[in-house]
Amino acid sequence: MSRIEDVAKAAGVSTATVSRALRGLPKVSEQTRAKVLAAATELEYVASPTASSLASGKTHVVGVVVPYVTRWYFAGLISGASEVLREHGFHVLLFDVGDEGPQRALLLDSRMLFKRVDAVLVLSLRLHEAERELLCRLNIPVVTVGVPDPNWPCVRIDDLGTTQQATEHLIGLGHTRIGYIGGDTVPSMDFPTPADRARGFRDAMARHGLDVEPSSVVMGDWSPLSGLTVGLELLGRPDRPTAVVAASDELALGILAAARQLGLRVPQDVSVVGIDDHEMAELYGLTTIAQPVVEQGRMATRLLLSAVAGLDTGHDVATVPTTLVLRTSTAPPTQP
Amino acid sequence: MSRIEDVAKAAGVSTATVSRALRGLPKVSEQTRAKVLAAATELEYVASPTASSLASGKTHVVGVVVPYVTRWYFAGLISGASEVLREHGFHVLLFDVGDEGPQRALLLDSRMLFKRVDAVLVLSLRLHEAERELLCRLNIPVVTVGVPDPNWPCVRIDDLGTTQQATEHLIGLGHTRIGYIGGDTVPSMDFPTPADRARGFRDAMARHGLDVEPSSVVMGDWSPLSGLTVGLELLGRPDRPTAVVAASDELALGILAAARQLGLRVPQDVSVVGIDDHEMAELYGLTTIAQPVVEQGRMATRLLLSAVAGLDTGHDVATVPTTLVLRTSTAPPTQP
DNA sequence: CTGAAAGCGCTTACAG
DNA sequence: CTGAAAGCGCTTACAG
Repeated sequence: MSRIEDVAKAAGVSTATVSRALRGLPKVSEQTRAKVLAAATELEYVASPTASSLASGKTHVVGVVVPYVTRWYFAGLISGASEVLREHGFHVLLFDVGDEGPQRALLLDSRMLFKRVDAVLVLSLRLHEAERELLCRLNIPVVTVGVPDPNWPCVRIDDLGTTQQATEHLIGLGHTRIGYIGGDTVPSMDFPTPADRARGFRDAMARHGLDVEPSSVVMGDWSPLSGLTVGLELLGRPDRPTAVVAASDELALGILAAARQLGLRVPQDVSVVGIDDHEMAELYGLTTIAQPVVEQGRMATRLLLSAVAGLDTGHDVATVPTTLVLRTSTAPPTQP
Repeated sequence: MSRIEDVAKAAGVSTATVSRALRGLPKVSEQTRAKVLAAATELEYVASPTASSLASGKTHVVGVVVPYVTRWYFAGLISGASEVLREHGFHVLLFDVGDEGPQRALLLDSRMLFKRVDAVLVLSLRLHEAERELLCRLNIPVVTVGVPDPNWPCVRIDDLGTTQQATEHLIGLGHTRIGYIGGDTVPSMDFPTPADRARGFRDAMARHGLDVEPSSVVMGDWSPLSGLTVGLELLGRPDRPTAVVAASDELALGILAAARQLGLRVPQDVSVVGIDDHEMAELYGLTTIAQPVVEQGRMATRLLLSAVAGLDTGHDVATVPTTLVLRTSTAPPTQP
């Protein structure tokens, strides 16, 4: 492949001029620019990204760090981020690091990111303290999604609000015995989403003077199958609740399956409401609190690119709104 | 951050020796290596990836090109590929290019990949002729998944075999009026999966002397929602089939939803079999032909890395086996 | 086993 | 508006 010097010779100018002309920098005469473009096209010249990165210090690559690519939420975030990055001529270096605790320490180490990316997008990942320090010392823009961090801006939804809204929807329909299926078997301080959603449920119940029976709050691991398991447990009891709030649609779909297995009709025998508006929610008529996942990926990326461009983006938390989507899985209780 | 020269000075050796020692190259005395390692650790030295790429011509980055990250199948492939690449010290540059026809031409252009990656993984993407040429001219290893290409090795399943196997399962149960829901509204020669799967169904029917009524073969777009739509159409008729083969589990889940809406019991009134073994298949008791998606991502990546290492991997198509997973969505027809 | 030096292919002040 | 030259930070024959 041809190098910048070949183009310079062909156009009869210096390599500096070729560099300026091809990047659209000002202070190049139209005539010269045309000559250079013609030569570059003729020679099928493409600048070597490694060489220009070394010289300029810019890679035009953004690191995108996720715990899983296979979960609906993360795939949506990646999709939104990738779209905006591509529009702006940036590339995506994907780090699918897993969510394992200590053993991940080595995965996100300095050699992975150092000098390799211009900025980092951290998608709903509970960072270890060492990782947080590392990211700080990289001294490049960082934006997080889902999990606020004092060091950087964050885009997220109001987790507390989602389950509040879901719970109040059920209360508004007349339910009083309401169960909750959460998404974390091992509550941890550094990943607030599960705790926040659980608290949203309890807050709403308390505000309306309703009791929460300890046995009607159960925990899964966010997957549909665990929703089935804990759903069977919760709905299999004689004193089962008349309605259930699930911390995610994937859990809620598991609960719908559990209801079906137990011969319970939805919504006549039990109402179910989820969080997310997953692709499958519409299929199963699941009432849910919709969150704009792809759009959160886009927003975070726009913020990140502003920071790359030198703008001060602060450390604010941007909270995007969620909306109640009414379908057929919720209705007033039949025996009030 | 410190440069190689700082380490060289601190260790009292040349930069060439630092480079060799740190990369574990032979012909460095243990004593020297120890000195260098100590100095590097002390200075927290990390080699600049751009500088070493420019000097060596190797980036240790692999381009992973997909049409979508949000579909189950692609997320699984990415996950498997990413895992193997990380184990071998390679990075993932993700290209989420979309599946739009002509307008994608510009997306996968030479500047995206040229000198940026050591190899490319093409995940179930119908390449345009221009893209194919471009990839060839890059002169780096390429492996495809799902769609065979004469230029490169491919990892895939036997698409024909999946629907054959699914159809023969239904025939074995005694069904004779069997419908088919395919995954492509616009059949195209360059993406053989939809056509192969449809043919597998027809072949199996023909082999057993069974008729395929034209009206019992309908097409969706792979999504669960389109499965619902065409499922309502297919199962809503008085002469509906007693069993349905779906080209994917996502379509099959839509059909299950259609059956439910129509008040049909599964499997008593209609049997349904899918392809994939999607996460949700187990939840809904869907009988299916399982394909190992993550493993296909891993296999293709191992093949790619062999080629990067200089081994001749040929242009073979590796076909990985699929297996029938029996659940509760299929049974003998009630009125034979 | 080790070092001096060229080279990878750009970009960027600096000078004009 | 344009060019000569230094520099980005490594790796790699080559020589010893």
